Amino acid sequence: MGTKELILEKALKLFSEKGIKETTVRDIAKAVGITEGAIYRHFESKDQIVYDLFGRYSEELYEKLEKAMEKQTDREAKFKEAVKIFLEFAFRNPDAFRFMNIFHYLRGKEVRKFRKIPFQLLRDLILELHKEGVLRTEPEYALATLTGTLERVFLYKSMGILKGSRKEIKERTAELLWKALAECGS
Amino acid sequence: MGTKELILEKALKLFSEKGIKETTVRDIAKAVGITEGAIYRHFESKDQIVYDLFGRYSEELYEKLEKAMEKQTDREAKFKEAVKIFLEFAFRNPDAFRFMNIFHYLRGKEVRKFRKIPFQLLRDLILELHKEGVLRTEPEYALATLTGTLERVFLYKSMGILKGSRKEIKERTAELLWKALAECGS
Amino acid sequence: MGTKELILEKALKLFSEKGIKETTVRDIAKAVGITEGAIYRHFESKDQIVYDLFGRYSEELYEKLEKAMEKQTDREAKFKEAVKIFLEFAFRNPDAFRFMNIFHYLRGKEVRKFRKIPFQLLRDLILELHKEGVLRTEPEYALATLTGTLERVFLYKSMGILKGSRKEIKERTAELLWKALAECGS
Amino acid sequence: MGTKELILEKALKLFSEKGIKETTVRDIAKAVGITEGAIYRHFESKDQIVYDLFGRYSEELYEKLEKAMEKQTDREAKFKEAVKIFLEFAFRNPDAFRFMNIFHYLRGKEVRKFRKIPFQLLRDLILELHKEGVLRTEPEYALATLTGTLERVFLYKSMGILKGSRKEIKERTAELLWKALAECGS
DNA sequence: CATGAATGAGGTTTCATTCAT
DNA sequence: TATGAATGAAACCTCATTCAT
Repeated sequence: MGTKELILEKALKLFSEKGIKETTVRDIAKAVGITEGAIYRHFESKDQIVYDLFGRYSEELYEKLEKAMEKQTDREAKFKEAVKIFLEFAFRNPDAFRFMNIFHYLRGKEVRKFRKIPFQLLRDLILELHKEGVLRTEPEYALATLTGTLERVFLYKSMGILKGSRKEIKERTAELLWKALAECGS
Repeated sequence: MGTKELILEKALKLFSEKGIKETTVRDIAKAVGITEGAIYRHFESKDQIVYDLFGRYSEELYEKLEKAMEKQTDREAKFKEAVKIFLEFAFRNPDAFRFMNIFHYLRGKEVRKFRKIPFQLLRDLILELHKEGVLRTEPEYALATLTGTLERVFLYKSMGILKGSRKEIKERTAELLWKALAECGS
Repeated sequence: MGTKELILEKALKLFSEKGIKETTVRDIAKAVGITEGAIYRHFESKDQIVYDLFGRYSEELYEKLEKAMEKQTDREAKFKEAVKIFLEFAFRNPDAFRFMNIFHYLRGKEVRKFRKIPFQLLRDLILELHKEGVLRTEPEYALATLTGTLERVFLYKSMGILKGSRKEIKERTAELLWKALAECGS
Repeated sequence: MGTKELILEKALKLFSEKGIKETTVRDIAKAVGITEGAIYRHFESKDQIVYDLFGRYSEELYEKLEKAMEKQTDREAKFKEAVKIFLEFAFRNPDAFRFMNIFHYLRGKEVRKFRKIPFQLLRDLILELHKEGVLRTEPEYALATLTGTLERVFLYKSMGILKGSRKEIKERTAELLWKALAECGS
């Protein structure tokens, strides 16, 4: 792996563990095994690393969700597939997922600078399902339940509160959310 | 209001807007209208302000939840009351609620130092309802949906995504979660 | 005891234990049982406390030495009496003695502002004895041995290295120094 | 000379002239010709500079004394050599010697953290000579006279009170102390 | 006389960034 | 590309002193 990739990888891990401001350029350099100055051969600034990471993983999740949803024609399958893809990404890239949440939390306003925000896709999905009458819960509430539950499922899994294989968790969560929002909606 | 209370108030606002590390003691002092040194007559350190705030609001929400739940004997009423009290607190103290989330996110390990963590009460409630057979969804998933939805409902309300009066939102959320977790559980 | 005296007493203790710069006005106020501001009712500044203390104890020792030496006509008795008075003062006022040494060490140049420096008397004594042929050691060396030994005897006594009653120590030290400098001098 | 050595050298000078607390990191940086921040690339903290200096010079004097004393078999020569080595060190490293005294005075409790304290060697020497009957003065008093005189001889020399070449002073002091403690002891 | 909040200067330390090598 | 010393701004904190009460 190139040094640049290594920097991104180590920075991501540190950002997700300690926070962005709490991670110094020196921390990153030490984790990579180079010195501080060398970081600046690859990135203009610390913030550039942050932006690169956020943009890269946002886009990756966005495209995975987009691709997966395109394949499905059935509404239920589409919804459940979105949930699974989302959790699959979080389980596979826990540091990235945590980092993205931190970025959203503390620097939410800067999110606008990016295109391909996964949240947009989930919102569109919910709106679409609602328009088609499949999802009778108001879309704003549905969105809150969907995104909130997804984030917490990831969190509780990484904290060891939620047991079970990834597959089981993904399927159970998809099932639960579908029931809650579509079948049970009022 | 005393200077100490003013410091806590302004610090809370800044922490919730910019993050903890991102807020300097000077920022707080300026917001209060005093100099940095004066802060230290009231608090030993910046961290002490953070701890005071987290402890204070954790406890407040904890006790409100506890008191409200004690009053209810009916399972459904108890659950819904918990949801409403929780959201009521978040709506009334948006800075505190945001701040508590930030603290949990970035300094989760330090949460152990505190007693009276609202999360504990919600977990106990879920476990109790589950034991009594009211809540057929597995408790870990139910907890994820409950806490995740609550946080997002607050977030979307403060972002303007969720419209409606506080009362409407609280009741709708309570209804929705009860349906999702109790009536609809599988 | 008046507040002013109490301030001097507590300040002396703290200065001798921790050093002058290392002792804060707040430390002193706390030890006295008043607040910082009150100190300034009695002293213009922290430095004024330092000066008062140095002046006061310098003068006290100076006058004790002077008075005692005036009484003696015999050379040997005069020398030994000086040693004993000196040690007696140090044993009775260990904080003052330590403080004076610290002041000499770190702010030696300011000593010139004071009259009645005990060191002057010891030097005069040595010079006088030397002029009279009693003390054949060169006066500069004799002075070094005299003052150095006195300081160390005090130090080792307060550290518990030197055992024995004050009386024994005073007499033994006087004897030893007289032998070393007068009888044994070369 | 490397920056690290330069920092140690300038810090030593300032510490010995003004005291440790009285010397700021900025003072040191200015003396070296760099900025404050640069100090911290070489030392973790100001205190680390203090410890490095004390450890370094303690050890140096310790080892010089040890080596010199090992060579001598004759009791008198051994004692006198110790005196001379000690003064030689003080004359050659006046800043270090003053600094070590200040450290002992104000932070004596921290001395325990160091091994190879020259004082230990002098104490052992005195005890040994006493056990062998060469030194009839009680060892505690002998130690007081020895260490006190050495310190004062250095002090008076640097103040210009004691005239003469280093060699003369060293020999005279060794002679004087030997007479006082060994030949003259009672 | 005393309080204690506040000031303001200055202390130690941190850190993103630059730059000569 | 990389090093690592250095900068400079700014962070947190301390403390002698002042002042309204």
